[in-house]
Amino acid sequence: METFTIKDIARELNLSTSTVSRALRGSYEINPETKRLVMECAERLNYRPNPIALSLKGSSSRAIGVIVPQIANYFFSQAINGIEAIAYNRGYHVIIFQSQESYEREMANVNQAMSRKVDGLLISLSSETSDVAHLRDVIDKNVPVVLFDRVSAELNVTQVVADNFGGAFAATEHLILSGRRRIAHLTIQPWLSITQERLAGYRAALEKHGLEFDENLIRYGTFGPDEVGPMVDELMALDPIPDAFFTASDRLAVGCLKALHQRQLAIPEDVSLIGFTNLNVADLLSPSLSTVVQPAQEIGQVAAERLIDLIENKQRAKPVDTVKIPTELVVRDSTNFVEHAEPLGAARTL
Amino acid sequence: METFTIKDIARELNLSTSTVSRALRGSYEINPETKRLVMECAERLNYRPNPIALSLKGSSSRAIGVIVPQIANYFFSQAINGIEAIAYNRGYHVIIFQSQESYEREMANVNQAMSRKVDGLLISLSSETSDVAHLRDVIDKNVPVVLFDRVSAELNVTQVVADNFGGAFAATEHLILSGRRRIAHLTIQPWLSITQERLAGYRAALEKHGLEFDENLIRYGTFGPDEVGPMVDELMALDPIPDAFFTASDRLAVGCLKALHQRQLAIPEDVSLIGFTNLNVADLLSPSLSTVVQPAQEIGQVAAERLIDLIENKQRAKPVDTVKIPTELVVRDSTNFVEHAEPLGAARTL
DNA sequence: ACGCACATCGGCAACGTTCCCGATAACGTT
DNA sequence: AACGTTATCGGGAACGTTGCCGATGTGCGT
Repeated sequence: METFTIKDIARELNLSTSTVSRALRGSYEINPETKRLVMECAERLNYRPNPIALSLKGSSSRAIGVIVPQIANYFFSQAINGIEAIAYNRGYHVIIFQSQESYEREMANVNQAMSRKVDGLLISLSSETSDVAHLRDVIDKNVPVVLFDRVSAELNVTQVVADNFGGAFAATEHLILSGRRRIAHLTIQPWLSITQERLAGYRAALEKHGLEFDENLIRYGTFGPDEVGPMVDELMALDPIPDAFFTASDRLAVGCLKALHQRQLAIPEDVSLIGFTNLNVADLLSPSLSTVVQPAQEIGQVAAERLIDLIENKQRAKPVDTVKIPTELVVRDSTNFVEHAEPLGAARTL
Repeated sequence: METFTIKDIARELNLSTSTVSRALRGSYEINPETKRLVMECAERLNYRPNPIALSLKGSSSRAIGVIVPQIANYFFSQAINGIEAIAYNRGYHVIIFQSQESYEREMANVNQAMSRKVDGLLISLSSETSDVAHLRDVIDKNVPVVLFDRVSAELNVTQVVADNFGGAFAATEHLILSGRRRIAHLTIQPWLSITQERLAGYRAALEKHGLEFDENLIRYGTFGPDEVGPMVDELMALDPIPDAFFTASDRLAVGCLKALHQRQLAIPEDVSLIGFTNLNVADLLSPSLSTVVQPAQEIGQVAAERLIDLIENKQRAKPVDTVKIPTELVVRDSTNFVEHAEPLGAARTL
């Protein structure tokens, strides 16, 4: 099972490497008979073009770079799954980088991906990233880039996101319709696109139902360990206290659920809880967790498809735009609907 | 931010590329002064060696291939996380392949990894794989290979696994000590190493406590969708019926929990449930799930470390062996300990 | 018969890097 | 003074592939 090169074929058939090369890629200026011989010989030797040499030549490397903040994260691992599936079908390999939520590492990752001559870049920004100059460099070099999930409005490239506004609006409205009035929102860094969109959806739902927006009910996480407990404590010390939590990520939803359990707060009797997540065990949690489902895998697939379209068809691929993948509200026990919503402060019974 | 080559430095300093190359890698036969000039110029131009050219030259590609059955799987995504962390620290990139539990795709992945000239291969076998000739080819080519989790005794290479026997033994014994006598074992394909080891641990615990091994209580899954429900139905139709379930994977544990819920079986009153998993939400499930915890991330780290040791130090790296990472039994509500174990067949109350 | 177009193929350079070898000078040895 | 050493560097090939240009041969028109 050794590896044969174009030279071996040339030697075997007493041809030049050029001829073999052109025969292999079906050039018109090669005798059909010669072409047949070459093809057959290549088949016989199980010839496979050397992707490294092709990359060096400057053509395509048939690899795409994927940069995510964390692999061990329900959302990203499923997104990568979608990416890999599409890439495999279209003959590309996936080189994975983790930014670990660090701006420094993200820049390093971008440079490494470039020096590996990836044909395109799929990236979800780290939570530290506010300046996107490093990506602008890549785009200027004419390397296709598609952002997904954690995107940036400053870049004029295709972006693929969940319908964050719509999902947040639906979640918030659901809480309101089930009688909640003081809805806390636990989210992540405020400068991220997804944070802003979800916050906007949350505000819009409040406004629609005539509820006041209270900045005190918003808490911004920082991806640190065990940060959710203190946030919950702060919120529950408010007056009046919140009667619902809307969390913006997998990590926060799980952390919040754990923190509420530890503090002996009953869900949904004391507080409702709804997450913006991608957990496939949400219905098995205690209580089963209402969620806005993000189609992580589909986001990955769409992003990969758009990227490869750009790579293979730079001229007439679909125009740059922002693709919004719909989210879905799934109501479970953590936000049990209360038949007759009671006024704030009244005792709630179930 | 364009990319400079060794030639640019040579032209800049009126030197030959050879001299620059050797200066850069600190050859002794270069004038220290010249060396300084080259270094400084490289620094100034932000020179980065081209990994593609290095790969073509035949030296190292500083990339390792990772082949897993599925990325979107708690165990593997965490293992990959560990792998990537180590690889990054030691200056390697990770190219990921999914075999999708298919033998065909696994072989294709191996070939692709080879043609990408990875410096080493980390692989967890697909559930379809029984023949490992494709890996033997790789090993014969002197490319370092390390197996993890799903390993094969037929290959004389370093393997990194969880302590499957010990974990299964502990889980089974825990069930026995909490009064269970008819313990069903839901596991995966029987020819996989992890299946056999866990089954052996299960049997050993039964034997130690004088319980009979009953083949009827064992069910082998096939990674199909919704396969757990029928398995549970079959098991619960046995006479006498099982009073406990021990599952061998994340997927089976979650599927089993779901199936038991749907069938209105109370956990742990009707049946106990313990999983061999990597779920970090196990304590939030309903009921909280007792598990044997597999240190997925650590397995990935150790495997990556051993592989890179082999790559960089083929002669005197640690000898080939099988590294067993300890597992940990975590008891939660799904296997509540019953104070006075009652004889088989008697009514159980809680 | 001459030239010309066409068909078919080979030679060479190039991508960025390393390595083997040879070249040049300065210096010391006998 | 002739030669060998040593220090320092350049030239060229090689890794596998493609693309440009040129070479060769064949057949045709005039």
